[in-house]
Amino acid sequence: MSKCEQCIIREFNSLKALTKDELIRISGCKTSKEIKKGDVIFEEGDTINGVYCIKEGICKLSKLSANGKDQIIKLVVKGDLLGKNSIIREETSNLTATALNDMEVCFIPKNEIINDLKKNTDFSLDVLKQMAKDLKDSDNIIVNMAQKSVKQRLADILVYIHESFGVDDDGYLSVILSREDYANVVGTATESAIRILSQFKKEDLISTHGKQIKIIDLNGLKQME
Amino acid sequence: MSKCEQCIIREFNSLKALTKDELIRISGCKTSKEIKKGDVIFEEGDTINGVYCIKEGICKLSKLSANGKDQIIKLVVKGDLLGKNSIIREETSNLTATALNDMEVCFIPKNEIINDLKKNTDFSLDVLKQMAKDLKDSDNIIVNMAQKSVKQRLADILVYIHESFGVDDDGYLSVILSREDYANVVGTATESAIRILSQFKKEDLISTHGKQIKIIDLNGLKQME
DNA sequence: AATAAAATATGATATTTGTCATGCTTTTAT
DNA sequence: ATAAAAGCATGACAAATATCATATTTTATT
Repeated sequence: MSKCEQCIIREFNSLKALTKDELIRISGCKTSKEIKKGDVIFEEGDTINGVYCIKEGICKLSKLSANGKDQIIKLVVKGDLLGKNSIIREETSNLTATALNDMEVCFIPKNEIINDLKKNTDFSLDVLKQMAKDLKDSDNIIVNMAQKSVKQRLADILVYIHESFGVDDDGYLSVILSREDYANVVGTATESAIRILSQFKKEDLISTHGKQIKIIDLNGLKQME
Repeated sequence: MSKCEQCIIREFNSLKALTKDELIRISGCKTSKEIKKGDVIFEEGDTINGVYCIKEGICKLSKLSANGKDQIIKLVVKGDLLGKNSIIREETSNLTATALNDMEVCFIPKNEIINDLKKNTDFSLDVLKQMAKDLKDSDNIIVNMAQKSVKQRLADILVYIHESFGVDDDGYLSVILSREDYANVVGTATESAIRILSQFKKEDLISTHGKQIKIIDLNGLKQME
């Protein structure tokens, strides 16, 4: 099993603030897991007993709304520490995490994290900073949900995925979402998402091949009104 | 000037985790401020040099959107520590804070807070917990913005204000927002907010007297569809 | 390879929400 | 006290989005 103190992933998250000794201790009690595309990592209401350090793959965080739709709140990627909010709140998870492709994660027991938060101020300050950043991101999402049209929000998420996760060898977005997922990110009906993607295709902003989407006119999408 | 170590407000926020000595130190460098209704405490883009501990009054946190509307993200009340996110992020504020009624606040310089975050783990853990809770709240707001109708969101905010801030002697909501503010909370056009409030009035869910709103049928508002 | 199931696509229509116009009421300033 | 400004209210209409129906394509299963 790989060792935390040698793992490069930690540079992407708050674990980088831990000392070598602390990392060795965590290395000793962590467990590696492989998660298959489509698998649910944890569900709304689950008690989470640790955090998942994501080494590879992407998952969605979603929440069931009163009308039965599964709103996607966030895409979580390599380097993120999944589940830390529930751990810190000492409550069950308010979100469901589902793998969007095959993932490789390390599970670190809750007590280890809490222990380090109490003992290592560099670590807790870094977590604090990360959460403050997440809150700012949430503010922006709220404003966009409230003020932008579905078309703009859909253009936004395409640009976001393009810029954050890149494209494969053929130029297609490397994160593949179903049309329903796109609808659940922007908060609209699946048919509306499909319709608008078709429109984008007609306007030569994107091209598609099955579920795969290629962005043709990035600036056009950015300037969507 | 009042002393932090004797101030009861700190029980409402993370400052309760500070030691007596730390509170005395903060007491020595804080400044009390009176803020008039309508005054802007800080604006989007401002550098904030400390946090505001709110002793009395309510303010709104808003963010200007691309279409020129001022989306209200949150109402901030007695006990809240305003500005801590910007301080922690070490960036300028992403939000504008505007007093909704006359306020009394204590301004605590940034360095004092940062110092305590580094030295006192009880304090930093409590701040962490508060921010994790804020993030959960944001998740809920995002889901509601995405999935609920304007009518439902407007009913929600009325219920929220009723339950969080209570009513005056005549039964009117003690927080008074303009119709435009209501529109900017739920993310709709001012006319739409006015129209829906009129409709609520016709359906005997609320009654109004100028800007004042009285909730008549709380359950009716809660069950809005 | 054939079939069933799921996902995508699109039309028709209903509902929700936004925009513009206009009048009324309350508040503010002189 | 009065004029001006701001805020509230409502109608008419336009635009955006949801819903329901149905066809087609893609993916999964046997």
